[in-house]
Amino acid sequence: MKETLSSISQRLGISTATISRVLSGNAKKYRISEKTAAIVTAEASRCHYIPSLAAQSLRTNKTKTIGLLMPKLSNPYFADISSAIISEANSKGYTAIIADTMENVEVQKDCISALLSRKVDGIIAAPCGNDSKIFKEINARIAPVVLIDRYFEDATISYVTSNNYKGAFDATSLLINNGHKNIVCIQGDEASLPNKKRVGGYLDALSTAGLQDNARILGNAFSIQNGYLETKLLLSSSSNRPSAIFALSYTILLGVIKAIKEASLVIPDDISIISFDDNISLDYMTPSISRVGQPTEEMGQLAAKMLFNKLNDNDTNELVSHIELSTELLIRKSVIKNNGADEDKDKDKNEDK
Amino acid sequence: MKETLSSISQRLGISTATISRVLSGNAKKYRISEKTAAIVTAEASRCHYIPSLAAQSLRTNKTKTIGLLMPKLSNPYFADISSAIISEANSKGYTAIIADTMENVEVQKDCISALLSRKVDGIIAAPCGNDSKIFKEINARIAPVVLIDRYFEDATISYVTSNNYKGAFDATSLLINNGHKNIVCIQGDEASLPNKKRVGGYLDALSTAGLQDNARILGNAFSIQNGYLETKLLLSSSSNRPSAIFALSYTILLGVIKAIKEASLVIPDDISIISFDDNISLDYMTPSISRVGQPTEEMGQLAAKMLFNKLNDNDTNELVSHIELSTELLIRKSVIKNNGADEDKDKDKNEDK
DNA sequence: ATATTTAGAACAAACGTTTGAGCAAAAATA
DNA sequence: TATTTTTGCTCAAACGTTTGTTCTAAATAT
Repeated sequence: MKETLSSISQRLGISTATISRVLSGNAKKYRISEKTAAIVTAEASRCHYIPSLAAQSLRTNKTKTIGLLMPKLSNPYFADISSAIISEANSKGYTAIIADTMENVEVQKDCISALLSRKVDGIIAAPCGNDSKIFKEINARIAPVVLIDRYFEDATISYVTSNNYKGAFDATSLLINNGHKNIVCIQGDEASLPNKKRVGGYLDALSTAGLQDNARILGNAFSIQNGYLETKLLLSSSSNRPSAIFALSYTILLGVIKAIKEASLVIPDDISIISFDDNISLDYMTPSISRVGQPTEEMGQLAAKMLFNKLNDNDTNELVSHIELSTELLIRKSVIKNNGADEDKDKDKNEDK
Repeated sequence: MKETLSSISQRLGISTATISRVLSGNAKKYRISEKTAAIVTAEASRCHYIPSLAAQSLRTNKTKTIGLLMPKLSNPYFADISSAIISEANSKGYTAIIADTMENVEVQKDCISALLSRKVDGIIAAPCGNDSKIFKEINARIAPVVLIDRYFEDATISYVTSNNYKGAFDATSLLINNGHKNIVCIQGDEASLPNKKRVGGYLDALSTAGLQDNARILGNAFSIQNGYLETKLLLSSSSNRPSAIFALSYTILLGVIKAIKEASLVIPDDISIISFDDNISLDYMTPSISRVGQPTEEMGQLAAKMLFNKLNDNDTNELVSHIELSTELLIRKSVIKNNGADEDKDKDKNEDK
């Protein structure tokens, strides 16, 4: 029933060594005659031989498996990325095992142990927390690591991310070009690098327009809750209501929308909104939400390709690449011209001083 | 550097057999003295021994791995289910490898081969297509299979699904109780069992209210496109415009919303809407969308538990269980009382005849 | 004709576990 | 005391590959 090298070997009268070499494509390298090779391949496919991965792994110390460390698979952003990575891996004969850290550093540790005990050949991770040590350690001594979305600034680990800075710059600029001067930014996890970059883009866009004094950055988590509470708070003080809000993630945006609705304000008439992250549902909201889209599919594919490069090129194994993919500004209906509220702005400005 | 049974064996002067038995928790079963057991466990944890999964698999023919066959990981519904399964698996010491069939029967075949060549201990699948043969075959002769969401009606393979019939019945009843008599149902893949059940619930709810003659079932795919086109078509003929639409999935719903917006109609004033599938974004639409939620997390957990039961209980290995979990009617703002359009209804009815 | 190279393949040793069988010493029984 | 049972462990064979070494026959060179 179960075909192995030796079952074929017996039937054919050819040694397992020869069969193994033929089947792994090393026929000429070991000068196996074309005739023998042909016989072997024919028989192998005839009896549907499937090599035992366990035996191969045991012998070669390679598992043809990559580990995927994701913070939250139920987050569509990471689901999309994962999906792309998995496809790319499968097409290269690798399989991916996913670990969901649930944005918890402790869980992340367990997940890493699990992946390592599985002897994965490499890891693609969107790390949570700021401790780069484990990842550097793994990358240097155990298995190559590629970071995705989130990364560490010291240049030892490869990563692929999107141009968070420019994305945020563009989004803010869109608001500014529509006459908005009082733009609040609701951020996510302050410690995460993508968040820092986005905040940087927001600030620089304001500065470029001479509006640096108007910068207001609120919040501290990539969650609906955070978006909701900060907006609620923001709108409760009638003194300095912004004309536009920039939500730094899809989840934050949802919270913002909820709070705005509860305040009986209308987007975009009363307040303009723009967000980071693309999500199909944003096109179906009323109004549809302008946003900065990240190329999740490309990011996933690229991360996988980078990892496979590392796995194959033993010579250039110390190549570290840092790639930033462009974001895309998706203009919908949630941003409109700021209609003559400039007086308010100036008044606000004066009040600030 | 790398610890193995024999490295420990040498250091301790205890045979690998004994160490193996202690570490796999079979100490008493093989009458290993408590003293020896203590020494072994202490040393194992001291040197951070990690068993080689490859060697274990090779020897035992078990991989401690389950395969997850999903139609589309980028669909939040399946992402949620997958997430739950993965967590449950990890907590039991298993890892999951995901294969994304992209709703394509051919791809599904390849994915199955891939999973089998990985020698997964079991498979949890949301199959696409209607061919139950492969799954029965696998379940009977290779590895236990548990189906999730989609299933086959002949009783040989275990499955867990939600009560699609009752969910649809409830949703339709909500519309009826709000005075709606002209309710259109836009369905997904006609061949899929969940879809059939939902349609059944819709029809029976109408019948119960004596409205069976008003039944209208349109469409044929779980896609935005399908929801959009069918609604577009539906609204273009002004003659028999429904007062409510029941979308049989989240994707269909998005299409419906788009078409309604383009027709300059307002939900729920002009038309009431209800949908199958829960998705957080539905709470943030204007208006928020009433819907039938499925307990994705429970479904995933349960499927995993069912599979592990099969993997462990060798005696009752022929236990097949079919579980239906309750759906939840989430009432929001997209359904309102049908205000006196009864004349229209009756008129429509007459026109129909 | 002898010595050397080459082609083509087989041998056998790992890789790290698990597990049935076996064996000596200690304990219990007769 | 002699026999049986129990206790506590070791032996060694598998599991299915890969791969360095070796071997034989044929081909080439001297």
